[in-house]
Amino acid sequence: MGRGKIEIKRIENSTNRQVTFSKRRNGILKKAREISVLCDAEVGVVVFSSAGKLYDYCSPKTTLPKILEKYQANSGKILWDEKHKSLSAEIDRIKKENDNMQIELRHLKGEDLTLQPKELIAIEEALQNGQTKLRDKQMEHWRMLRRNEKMLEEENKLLAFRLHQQDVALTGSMRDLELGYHPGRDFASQMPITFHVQPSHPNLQEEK
Amino acid sequence: MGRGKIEIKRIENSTNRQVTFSKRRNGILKKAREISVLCDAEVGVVVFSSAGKLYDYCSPKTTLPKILEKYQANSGKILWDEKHKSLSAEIDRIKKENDNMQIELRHLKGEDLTLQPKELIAIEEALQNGQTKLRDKQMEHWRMLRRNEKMLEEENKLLAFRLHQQDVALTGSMRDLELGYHPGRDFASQMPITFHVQPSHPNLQEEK
DNA sequence: AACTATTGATAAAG
DNA sequence: TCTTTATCAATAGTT
Repeated sequence: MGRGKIEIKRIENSTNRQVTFSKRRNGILKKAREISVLCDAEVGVVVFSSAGKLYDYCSPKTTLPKILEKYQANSGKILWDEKHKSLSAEIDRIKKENDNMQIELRHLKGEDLTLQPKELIAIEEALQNGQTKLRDKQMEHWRMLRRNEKMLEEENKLLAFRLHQQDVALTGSMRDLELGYHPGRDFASQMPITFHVQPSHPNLQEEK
Repeated sequence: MGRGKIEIKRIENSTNRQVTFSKRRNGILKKAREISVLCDAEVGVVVFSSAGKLYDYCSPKTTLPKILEKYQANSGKILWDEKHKSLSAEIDRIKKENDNMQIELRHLKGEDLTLQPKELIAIEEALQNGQTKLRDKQMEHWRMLRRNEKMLEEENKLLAFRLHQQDVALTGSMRDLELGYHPGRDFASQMPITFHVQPSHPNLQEEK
């Protein structure tokens, strides 16, 4: 199909080869488009020129990934070696890590029936250790609570004392008032309690 | 290129469509082969008929996976989205599982500094639980060991006793021999010890 | 499938 | 590269 027949073998003339490539590439992509429309076929074409430039075609209503997935399912060949392998390897690695932790957890929970005496001792130590640390933490909490309790108690005492004082003062005033006795008011003793109380226990911070 | 021009649109007649597919498919694959030879190009073609049958071509000296890898590198498109995604999702899932276990382990080991009192109590219970179960297991082991010990002791006593008996018998025989006294040999008392001892403590099975 | 008239693709030239 | 054009190749419709 041209001014002369040509043998199907590598075109040695570089310019010529490039021209032919360009023409035939267009031809193939057009044919691909046509068959996909005419015959309702899924078509994927990938072409690299000898210079490494990429051209491709994919029939409408699909994508190269889909076509290639179908290709893989159909041919049994595996196309995605590298990425695929590395991901699979990571999955294996994490799963192993997972299993190990699961075993350790079962050990600590005393759920493994296949343990040896030596292992039991090691695990018991780990448990003891954890418990010690936990108790330390609980003790710390407890101490804080006690500290706050004491502070509250003392504040309580102080408040009670002041209340009593005020009560006494008021009663005195009342009596004085009843008896018509007014020796100059003691304002301080009549102030509302709130003004006497200091901002208290700033350390009391119980987490929610 | 045929007895008449045709529109490029889906061929409704099924038989016709199938025939055309067959012809044009051959055409494309031939063109692909030709361009790869003539122009030294890498070509990959994948075609699925509407019936789902697969046809493909790949230029010599390469493979579809290689071409597709090159395609991906060149186009930046990711061809293996689906598989890729599902693998990535699984990795995420397992990693989450992993993290949870790691947290639980840290809790049990008393290494988490951010715990609340209520949580501490729950963990302490879990530890106590594990410890109880461990102790049960250790106790069981210990009992078994004690049992075996006792059996060994008794066996020991028996052996010592028999040895003594034999010793006495032998000494007697010797003296008899020295004194020229031979009242008929007691063969049983001269048998090697092994024949007297029963197959013992079949329950003693210490794991390796 | 095979045939063949016709269109389509393209090699070589401009 | 793009266009032209002579020629060959592909294929639509038919058998």
